[in-house]
Parts: sequence; C-alpha cells; structure tokens
Amino acid sequence: MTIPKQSIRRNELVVAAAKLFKENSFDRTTVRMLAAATGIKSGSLFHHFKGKEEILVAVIEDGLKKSLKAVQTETQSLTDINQTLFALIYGHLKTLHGPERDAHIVSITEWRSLSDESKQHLITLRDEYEQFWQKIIIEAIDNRLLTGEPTLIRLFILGSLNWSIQWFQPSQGKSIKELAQQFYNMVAK
Amino acid sequence: MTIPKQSIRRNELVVAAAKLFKENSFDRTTVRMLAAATGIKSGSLFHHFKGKEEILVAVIEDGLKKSLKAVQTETQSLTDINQTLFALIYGHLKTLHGPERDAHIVSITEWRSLSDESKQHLITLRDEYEQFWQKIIIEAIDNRLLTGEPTLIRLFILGSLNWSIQWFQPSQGKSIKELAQQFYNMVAK
Amino acid sequence: MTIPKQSIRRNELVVAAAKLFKENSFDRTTVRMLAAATGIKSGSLFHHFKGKEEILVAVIEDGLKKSLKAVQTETQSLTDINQTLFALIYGHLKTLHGPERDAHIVSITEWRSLSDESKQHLITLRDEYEQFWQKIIIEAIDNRLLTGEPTLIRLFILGSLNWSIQWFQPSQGKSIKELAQQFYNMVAK
Amino acid sequence: MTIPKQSIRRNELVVAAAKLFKENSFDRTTVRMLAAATGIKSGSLFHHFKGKEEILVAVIEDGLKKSLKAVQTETQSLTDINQTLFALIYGHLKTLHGPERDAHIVSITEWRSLSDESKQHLITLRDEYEQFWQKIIIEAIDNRLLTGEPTLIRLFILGSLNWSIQWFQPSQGKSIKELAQQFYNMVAK
DNA sequence: CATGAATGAGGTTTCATTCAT
DNA sequence: CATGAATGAAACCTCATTCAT
Repeated sequence: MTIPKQSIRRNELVVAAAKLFKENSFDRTTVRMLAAATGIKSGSLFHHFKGKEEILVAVIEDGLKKSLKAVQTETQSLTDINQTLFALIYGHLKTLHGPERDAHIVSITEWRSLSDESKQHLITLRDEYEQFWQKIIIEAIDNRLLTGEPTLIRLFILGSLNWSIQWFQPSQGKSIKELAQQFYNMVAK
Repeated sequence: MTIPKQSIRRNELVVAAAKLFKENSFDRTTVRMLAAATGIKSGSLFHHFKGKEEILVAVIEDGLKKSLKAVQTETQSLTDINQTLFALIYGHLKTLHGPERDAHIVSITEWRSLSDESKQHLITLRDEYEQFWQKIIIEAIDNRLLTGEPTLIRLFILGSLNWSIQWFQPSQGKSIKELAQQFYNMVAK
Repeated sequence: MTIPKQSIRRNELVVAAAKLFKENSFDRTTVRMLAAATGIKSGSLFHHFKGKEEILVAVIEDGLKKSLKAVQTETQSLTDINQTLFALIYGHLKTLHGPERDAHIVSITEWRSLSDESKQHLITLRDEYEQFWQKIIIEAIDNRLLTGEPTLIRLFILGSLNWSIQWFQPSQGKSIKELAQQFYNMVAK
Repeated sequence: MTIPKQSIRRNELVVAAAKLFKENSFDRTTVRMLAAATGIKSGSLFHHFKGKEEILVAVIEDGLKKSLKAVQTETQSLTDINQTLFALIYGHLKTLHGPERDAHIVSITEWRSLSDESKQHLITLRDEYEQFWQKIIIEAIDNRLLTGEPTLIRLFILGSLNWSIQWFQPSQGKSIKELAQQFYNMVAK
C-alpha cells in the first residue's frame, strides 16, 4: 500500500502554506512565495489546487481534523471527569503548540479569509470539534467542577486557550503541561 | 477654542476605517472603499494620512486609548478587590462591545498587519493597558481571589474576553453584565 | 462648450483599440499592446474602462452608431426608391470602408467575443440599424425593385456587403461607388 | 487495406475540434477542453498533432476539401447554365449547413487565426474552390444570367452565402432549397 | 483641500507545451 | 500511446500612491 506521489506533493504544499500563512497572513502570502518555498514555479501550484483559497481550505481542514484527533487521543480511556477535563485542556494546548502549530494558528486567524462557500464546507468539522468539548463541559458542570452555562463556559475556555497563540513561545519558558495546569486551576473548582 | 475642521474629517475617516477594517480586514479594504464610504475620492485621503497604514495606526490607537479610559472609569472610586476585579472585567467587555466596538476589534485582529515601526509606536499604549490589568490581578492574587502567576492569569483572562468578539452579538441574547458575571464566577474563587 | 478631457482620452483609446482589434483580433490584442499604442501604462486603461471587454463594447457601439448615421445621412431627402436603395448600399459601403473602417470591422468580426450581457446591451443598436434597412427593402419589394421575403433579402444583401471587409482594399483598384453600382446592378431589377 | 488506428483517433479529434472551435472560437478553446471532449488528457493530444494550430489547419483543410467535393458532385452531369448556377448555390449552402457545418464555419471564421505559413499551405485549396466558382460565374455572365465583373460577382455571391452562418438555423424554418431558390432569384436575371 | 489621471509594481491565474514514467 | 506533473511566459487586473490642476 503506497501513498500516491501526488498526495505527497500536495501535502508538502499544505505544510509550507501553513507556515507562510502563519508568518505573513493569507493575504500577504503570494502564490509565488509559496511556490518558491516548495521549489516549484507558481503555475504548477494550480495542478494541485484550483485556486489560492483552496490551499487555505486544505490547511484549515488539516488543522481542524488534527485538533479533534488530538483531544480524542488525549481523553480516551479516562473516566474521571477531573482527569478528562484536564486532558482536554492539555490535549488542546499540546496540539495547538505542537508540530501542527502552523495549521492551528491559520485555522484560528484566517477563518474570516474564507469565502462563504468554504466556510460552509469547514463548519461541519468545526462543529464536531466544539461538540466534543461541549459534552465534556456539560459533564464537568454536572459534577460541579465548573459552574455556568455550558456554551458560555466553552467559549470562555476555548477562547482563552486559543489566545495563547498570541503570546506563548513553545520550548522557551513554561512547558505546555504547566500551562495546562495553571489554566485548569484557574477555572476548575 | 475650536476643533480644527481638518480633525473632524480625519475623525470621520478613522471611524469609517474601523468599520471597514472590521468587516473586510485591513488588507481587503481598499483606500477607494474607504474614500467612497466617506464621500471623497481616494486621492484626497492622502491629505489626511501619509499612507494606508497610518489609518490603521490611528484606528488602533483610538481603540487602545478608549480601552484604558473605559476600565479606569469603571474601576475608579472602588476599593474592594472583588468589586474592582468584576468592574475590570465588566468595563473591558462594555467597551469591547460598545460604541467603540469596531476600533477594538481592529486593535485585536489587525495588530499583525502593522509594520514594526508602527508596532513600536503603539506598544507603549498596549503595555500601559496591560499594566493596569496586571496591578489589579496581582492584588486579586494577594487576596486569594485568583491563584497562579499574575502574567499567565492576565493573559488567560484577557484572551478569553477578547475572544468574545468572535461570537458575541451585542443587543441579542445575553447582556454584557450577565456575560461579565458568568465570567467572573468562572475565574474568581 | 468644451468636450471634457476625459472623453478625449477615452476616445483615443477606442480608436486605437479598433485598429488593434481589427489587426490581431480581440483575443490576441493584449491590454499592454493597447496601452503601448496610446502611450500609457496598462494599469491606466482601467481608469477609463472597467475591463477589457468594455473596450470592445465601446468600439462596437461606436461602429453601430456611425453605421446608422451614415445611411441616414446618405438616404435623407431622397424620395425615389431606386435612388434610396442605391444610397443605402452606397452609404453602407462608404462608412464600412471609410474612416470608421476599423470599428465596423470589429463590429462584424468580434460580435461573438462579447459576453451575453454585452450582447444584450448592443443588440438594440443593431436592431435599429437592421430595421432601417428592413423598411427600405420592403418598399423596394413593393415597387418590384427586389423580389422575395424582406428579411431574407436583407440578410443576403447585408451579408454580401459586409463580406467585402474580407477582400476590399480601399484606395486601390475599384472605387466604393463602382462597387456599389455593380452590387446594385446585381440585385435590383 | 485498413485505416490505421491512429488516423481514426486523429479524425475524432478533428471533428471534436471543429465543434469546439465553432462554439468558442479557436482562441477560447483550450487544448484541455478538446482533450476532455474526446476522453483523453491534454498531453496526449501532442502525439497526434504537433501543436494547437495544426489542429486548426486540419479542420480547415477538411472543410475546404469537402466544399469542393460538394459543389463538384452537385453540378456534375449538368449542362444547362441556369441549372448549373443554381446547383452551385444549392450545393454550397447544402454542405455549409450540412453534416460538415462545423468545419465550414471554422474555415470561414478562423482563417485569420492561422499563421502565415499555415495560410500558405491552405490557400491553394481555397483558390481551387474559388476557381471552380469563377468558371461557372463567367459562363453565367456570358449567358447574360449575371452581369458585371466575374471576380466581383463571385465575391458578392459567396460572401452572401457564407454570411448565412450568422443567422441560418438548419432544421427550423426555411429549408436549404428554399434559401437557394430565393437567393438565385435575387441575383439571376 | 479635493480631484482625476496616471503610475508601477505586483497579484492570481491560464495555458500550450514538454517529458519522464 | 497515454499520462500527470511541471514549466514559463504571458494574460488581465488591482491598488496604494503621486501630482498637476
């Protein structure tokens, strides 16, 4: 079973795009920059993607899928809600600042660069991720670990964690685990 | 003592720019769109601002100054730390979703569109605002209302509140006060 | 009463465009060629026209309007149908190969390069011109100068005359008047 | 004696090309469109033709050859000049709007898309066709069926007939025969 | 101050063509 | 023969900015 060559090149492009979009924003990244970063000519990009926006969509899709996988992996086999909530926070931060960092940052910052059609396509994935959080938040509220309305609490927590892309520098200063711990302490009773 | 005519027009432009930058992003707002929104021609803009970026700087400066004024007003004359912390949160949210909403959103979302020089110029204002928070956070920690490292706590809280621009619709559903209350309940012991 | 400067430049562009479109076809004429021919830079074109197609529309509109004016002028004050029919043929050929030649050729050859919307816009003008012919054709048939169905006869005659753009070289060999005379002799009884 | 496989595929391509060139013009038809229409990929086209223009040449060559054959067939075995002239007109119209319609239309409309070299190659064929007409026209003039200079008359007539591609819709309204009859009535004494 | 015209650099995209597999 | 990937040139168009009037 071999991965087709095509998808290898496409994947390279998505990874390079994530990096560039993070560094310069989507609008300020030109297709020529992206081509140069992957060693091809700008026209060749359009064999793999219909247009520039499709590249952004691929990056964000990638980010969203990996977010979900990350928290699923982190929380699975846990039964205690305290542990689960912590694992959820930790898993989110771990992937947010891990190897997929660029894609996640782009997912967060460039959502509004998407056309309405593209949003439509991606919103399902985003909803799925948020539902995963919502269920655990509800359980935490039921167990008096958190108080308030589930949706509001979820928005507060995810916003706070996502905001860390603005200031957190991985591999310098705090570890992700410490970060998660302090955050957990702040919100959980 | 009269306000010079020029500054009236300049102010109109900053307000219109804030709205457009919020709606379409800085990069996707053209100077022609801005000119059209204020009933002038694009060439005339350059009598008021040296370049497009100067307009962004003006918008963000506006937003930051008003943020500071808002929380100062809200917390002044309060002595109880519980009340002060709540007022800080409430004040932040009130101005964030109040009449200056556009400028605040632009301050938050378009920071990275600034050149390094412009960032230099604005960072003083931003620091001032953050220091205002920092002091109160420290007091709250000293009073066991919050726990953790002050800087981290500040970043968590401000991130969470700022994130509300992504989902909160003023004048529909929750009031700002309810929002502040729920948030306060979540983080304060 | 002065003609605004703007329309002078626009008119220059339309004239230059007609020439280029005639020589290289619309598709093979680039906006840079057109800019070079008028001594401006390609971007400047878009102050005068929204897009390349709008230039084509302007050229064709010009051609159609001048066709109508030409045959109106040529036939006015004539009452005899023999003379009128000849004048119609002669007027058509005269403008077709006169100073407006380029625009007429473009009107004829590039009609199908128009978008549907542009066609919609121009078809009124074309209809007007054809109606002018139709009326005279009918009168000629009523006077037994021509025989057959008016619409068919009109299409036959106009097609034949228009086709002359493929082979007739003005100011070399036959005169327009001889051409008209021979054609008149061929179709009129 | 078998027709080589290659030439079958080549012929399919020429037929498909004629249709596409007619519908979208040569310039607006991409090799990818042509490939898609024949169920192959664009790279494969270049095994059958050296370049895009060679396809156009093949289409036009096809059209011209079939025109000649059509009028030869239609007029052969006729001796009466009245009948011959009518047959010439009828034969031209019949093939122009018959099964080879696309190729004929392309021959007429895309002549100017040819490079000078290609024109050189095809002009012999076109001349041959025109000479066939010329001879009959001369005979008709000698018999007072037509009046005027042979070349001019030929250009008038062929132009008129060719123009019918702009307005005639086969299999709706008039028959080809009626068309031919009305045209014959118009020009012949 | 305001404007219309022009600039020039650069943007995304298209497309015929080539070629290794 | 067929293909998918790549090329490279060029296409149309955008836009912040300048400046004479």
